[in-house]
Amino acid sequence: MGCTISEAAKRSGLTAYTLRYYDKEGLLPFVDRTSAGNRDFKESDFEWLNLITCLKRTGMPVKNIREFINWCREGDATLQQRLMMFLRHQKEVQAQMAELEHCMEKINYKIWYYTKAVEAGTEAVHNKDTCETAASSTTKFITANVS
Amino acid sequence: MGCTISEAAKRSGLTAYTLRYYDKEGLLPFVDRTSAGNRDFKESDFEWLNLITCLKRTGMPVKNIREFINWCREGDATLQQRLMMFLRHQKEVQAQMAELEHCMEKINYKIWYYTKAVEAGTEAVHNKDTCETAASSTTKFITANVS
DNA sequence: GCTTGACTTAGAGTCAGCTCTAATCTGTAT
DNA sequence: ATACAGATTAGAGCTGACTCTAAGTCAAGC
Repeated sequence: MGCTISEAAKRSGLTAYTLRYYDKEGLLPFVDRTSAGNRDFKESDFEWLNLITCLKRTGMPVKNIREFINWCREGDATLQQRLMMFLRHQKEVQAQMAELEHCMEKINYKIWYYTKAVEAGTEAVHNKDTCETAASSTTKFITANVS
Repeated sequence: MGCTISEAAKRSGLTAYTLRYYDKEGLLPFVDRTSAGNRDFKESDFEWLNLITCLKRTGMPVKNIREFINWCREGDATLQQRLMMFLRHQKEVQAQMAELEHCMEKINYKIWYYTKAVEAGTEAVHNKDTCETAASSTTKFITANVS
């Protein structure tokens, strides 16, 4: 009816090793078994995997995801905890996004900086004086980003 | 003149252990030493640290950062490589940002979902039928995000 | 002169998250 | 019947990035 672990791996983009590891860690308690004892991934399992992958990629550790999965199985008594978990995680992801944007600015500056330097054939093009170091070009870069 | 490793740790937000580790890994070849052999962080070192931290936080592995630092010390012959490195990294960070935004949508949906469920006192508020599972609520969630 | 505190190094330990190995089992094709 | 492909498990191994320990050095204050 469902599919095997290697098919599930292909479809989810994870490896079969990783799926077994997640299962061992208690992240996939909903995955059924065939009479032979093989895992049998059904459609809804991929939706769980989707959510797990989303939480993982935003930096949630396996043990926190397990906690959430367990809450889901405990029913309505844990609704509040689950909501709070997502609110906490939302803040963390917002912070990550702000951090990425901040770093992106520096990267963009560096691209400008090195584009100019490559054009000129020398990093010295960025110096007021004739002889500054790479360190002081970084100074200017950071100063530029502050303003 | 400059400052000690523990002062540098405080100022950079890293630990002294981490600074020594970075140095051992070749990320801080520009940091001077006092006559006693102690590291002596000067102003420009913090700008390097700033850049290293930015690259680290956007997922660049230590060995790639070391490669970049080495290129910087080799002078103008490596300008092209440095530019290409930043262009590659820019793409990676853009992908990360897109990924974060995608995951954020799911998290936002979940917050809506659990807010409603907490209000109602039961997850069943999200079911058309009287008795669906948590898995099928995830189905609806993903479907909602596709549209 | 000696203690104290902060520094140094080499190298061991920790942790998360896989990744792989070895031994075994099972269903299908010849 | 037998081989084979692909599944299973327990548990070992790996990688990256720290994190800590142990043993030793050095400068300043009593």
